Formats: sequence, structure tokens, C-alpha cells
Amino acid sequence: MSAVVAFHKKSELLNPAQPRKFEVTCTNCNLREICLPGGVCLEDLEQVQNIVHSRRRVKRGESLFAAGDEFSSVYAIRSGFFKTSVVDGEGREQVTGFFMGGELLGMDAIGTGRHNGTAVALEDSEVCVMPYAIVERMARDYPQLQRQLHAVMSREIVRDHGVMMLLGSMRAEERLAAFLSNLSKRFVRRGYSPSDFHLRMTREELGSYLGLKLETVSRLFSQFQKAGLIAVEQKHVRILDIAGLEKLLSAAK
Amino acid sequence: MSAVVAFHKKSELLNPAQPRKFEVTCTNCNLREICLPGGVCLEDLEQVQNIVHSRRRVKRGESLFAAGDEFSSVYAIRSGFFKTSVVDGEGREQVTGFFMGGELLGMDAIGTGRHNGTAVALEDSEVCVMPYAIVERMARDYPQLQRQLHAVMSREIVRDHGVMMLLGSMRAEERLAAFLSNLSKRFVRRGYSPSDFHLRMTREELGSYLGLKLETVSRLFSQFQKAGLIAVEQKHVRILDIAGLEKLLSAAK
DNA sequence: CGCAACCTTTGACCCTCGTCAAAAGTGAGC
DNA sequence: GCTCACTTTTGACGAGGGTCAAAGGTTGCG
Repeated sequence: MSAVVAFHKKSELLNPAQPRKFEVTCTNCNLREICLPGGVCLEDLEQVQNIVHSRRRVKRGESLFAAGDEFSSVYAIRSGFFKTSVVDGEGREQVTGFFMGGELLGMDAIGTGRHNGTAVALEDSEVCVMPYAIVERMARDYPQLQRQLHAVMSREIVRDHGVMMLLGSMRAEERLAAFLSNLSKRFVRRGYSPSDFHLRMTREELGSYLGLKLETVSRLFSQFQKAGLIAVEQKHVRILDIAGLEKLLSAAK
Repeated sequence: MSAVVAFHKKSELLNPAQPRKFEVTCTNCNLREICLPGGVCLEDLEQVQNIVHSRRRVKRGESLFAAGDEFSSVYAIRSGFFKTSVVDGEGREQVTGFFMGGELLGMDAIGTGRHNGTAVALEDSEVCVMPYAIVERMARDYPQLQRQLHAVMSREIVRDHGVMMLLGSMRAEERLAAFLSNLSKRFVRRGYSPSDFHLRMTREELGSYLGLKLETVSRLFSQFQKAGLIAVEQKHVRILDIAGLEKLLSAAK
């Protein structure tokens, strides 16, 4: 296909070599290991970190990119929380994922030159803007970066297949249990509590992601609470019995 | 992550420069345009086609790779038809896709060095074996190939998001209509009839993909037939009213 | 050619989750 | 601090699709 054409908004590529006001460095970023530069050795990192052209703040409720937007860059989340979604012909929204620090957004656009979905910040966030033109060039020069880029995309595919399993084969309570367990693991990895966190999404957004209606999600939270698995208060969730939650997953059917 | 380590089965990399018995060339392949080398100019293609180390026949029912297998290569389908699936802890299978000529398999393994899912031939098939180590090197030397590789992975992500929409937001009859419409488009692209084809998968496999039980799929086929949208006879399907099928999609809810 | 394994269809019944509705809780902006 | 819009919870009810069962069809193999 010849659609892989448009690559950079000019605005994001001005003066790529100039010194920047803020210190955008991967070297001293605590997310380095789980982010795109993970696996790049320290000497190379000095150069590789120039893939980060700038940073961009996205306030809660604002979109980082929307479906149909011209592709220019991929984005690494430096702080905050995003949802991604796609919309079909009838205006139905399907939430395709929730993303946090160190995770990459925007790879859906490489194939067509336009974003297929929308990324919206669910809390005030900041991302590292990595113009794809630069990513391409750097990937050529630094094999470890190339491999890491492929790995990140591959893992996104694997993640998507997991969501298909969730949506295609699991019952409602298994879906929510799987979601909570997954979220817990990702929080731990980032140094947060595995059992005590604030959900950034509404019941409706979570329902969309899980293929359920918001009422069902709400009922499941109540049900899990009654069962002593979690304590919910609005968006604040405390996992009381992670083993119990994960047993829900093994208890197929 | 350091998991991206293991790359080639020796067996697949022996004598990469030797002349081969069969003429494995992209230049004269009718799938060139929709395959990985698509977009590579003809001069470069002479070299680039060396990413195809060999071909491999996979008989109906055999697997090309299985979950847990060590990653060595990605595979371009030269002829035939595959299903891919993942299996969860409880042994539940979720079919994640159906693939035909020109499409790439195996990208799920780049991130971890092991295949996350399984690819099974649904008819006697042949694939081009492209050792990832060679793909990496070629991608460095030929930017167009690099871009195409990224594009292919990106499109797989977009496809997956479409499946999430299907599984998360559509009703049973919309899912089947969407599937038939999609299959029709892909057949056309490859020079086959858009309205007359042989389904390679069982009702159960199709049901798994669509998040439905086999009985539901069977009922839907009967229902579509009764409505004059299609004619079904076992695995042979003829689309009688593609517009009617696609209207099912717009008629949300 | 005939058997066995598998696949498909169809019916009857039922359960999970969606729909509709109402009320209470929460939070952002004036 | 008050209002209004949004979010969440909970209940009652119903339907879409799952489950169970049985029969017929198809295919491959000995």
C-alpha cells in the first residue's frame, strides 16, 4: 500500500537540534526500562534520546490525537493515564485500551498515515513526542532501538489478542477480575501499590473496554465487594484478595 | 526488556546464500504488492527478496508455529489459509484471526522471543520463511522495507482494534455480517470472487473468532439465508445481497 | 464400500447480561 | 455555597444468545 506517506507536522519538527528549555532526557527518566529506549545501552542512549523531540502536556479530557488525524509522531507517556478508543460508522465507541507511564501511543497510524483511533487523557498527563521520521532514522542507526520498537509493537499485538480472549471467551465477572489483576500488575511495575488505586475511567468507559454495560460493571463491583474481594468507594479500589480474584479466572465457566 | 533474544532455528538459517532448488523470488510473486516487500522499488527488491530464506509447506491441520515455540522467523503466506489462536490458563481457545495470501504471521513473538499464539493451516498451504535476524538487517539497509514492516504491524494493530469493536459492541448478526463483508473484500483483492467462496473454518472456529457459540453461528447462517442475503451449503457461501449485509451493520442495535 | 469421527442443523429451555427507570451521590463552575 | 450535569447504584424485567439434546450430513480411512 502506498498510504504510508505523511509523517510530520511541521510544528513538531522545528529546530530538532536546538537546546530545549526543559531537560528532556531518557537517561534520567525513571521509566526508561519500560519505555521505548529500554534495552539501549547507556552510550547509545545519549544519542537515542534525541528521538524525543519535545514534550506535550495533555489536560484531563483532552485528546492527544483523534481518529483521522494526520500521523506525525508516536508518544511515550511520561505521566498520567490515557484511554484509546475507536468509533464505528454508527458512532459506537469501543475503548481499546488504558495506558499509563512508559507505554507507547499512536502506533495505529503508521500503516495508513492517519490515526485510526483516539487517545484521550483521563487525568492531566504529559507525553514525550517522538516524530516518526526521527524514530525511523534512529532505528536504522541503533539496532537495539529497532528491536525495541518492534518488540513494543509486537507486545501491543499480544495485548490485543489477550483482549480478544477476554471479550470473546470470558464471562462478565472473569473480565472484570482479569482487568483488575492486570491493572494491579502494571501499577506495581511502576512503583505504585498493587492493591490500592484510583480508577481513572468511568464505569461506562470500563464497560466499553470489557464489552459490558455500565450497570453490569457497577453490579460486579458491588458483587466483588460483597464477596470480600475488593473494597470500592467510587473510583477508589482496594484489592483485598488478589488470589480470590485470580481464582475467578481459573474457575472457567 | 531483555527477552528479545532468541532468533533463529539453525535449520532455517543454513546456507542462506546458496542457490535454492525452487525459485523463491518476490519479484515474480503475484502477491508482491500486498505482502511485506510492497513498496520496495524494483532495484532494491532484487536484494530485499533475500529475506525469504526458504519456503515451507504446511498441510491442512498442521501448525506453522505453536504458542511457546521459540521465535525464529515471520512468515508470509504464499498460498493457503490459516487461523491463529491463543489459549488461556483454562484451555479455552480464542481464535484471533484468519489469514490468507500475502498476509504475515508470527509477529506476536518479536516482543518475547516466543510465540504467544498458534497458527494452524486450514488448507494445504505454503509460506515464505523470513528469519527475523535477516528481516532486521534488511530493514536497516532498505528504509522502504523498514517502513513496510512497521506498516504491516501497525495494520495488524488496527485490525485487532476492529475485532475488539466487533466483540465488544456488536450483536451476533452484525458480527457475522461484518465478517462476511470483510472476507469478501479480502478475496476480491486477491482476484477471487467477492461473492462466492469456500469457508475454510468450522462453525466452531468461526464462532470462537466472533465470540459466539457454534450453534449461534449456524442459526445465523440459516437466518441470513432465509432473509435472502446469502446462500449457504455447508462451507460454500454465496453472497446474494452484499448491500443488505452491510445494511445490517449500519442498523445498529 | 462401509464405518467412525466429526461437523452442522434445529428445537426447547434457561441464564446472563442488557434495558429501562429512579434515586442518590459527586464534582465543576458561577 | 448552590446549581446543574454527570456518574453511580440498585431494582425489575426481558431478550439475546448459551446450553443441552438429538438427528442427519459429510469426510476420511481402513
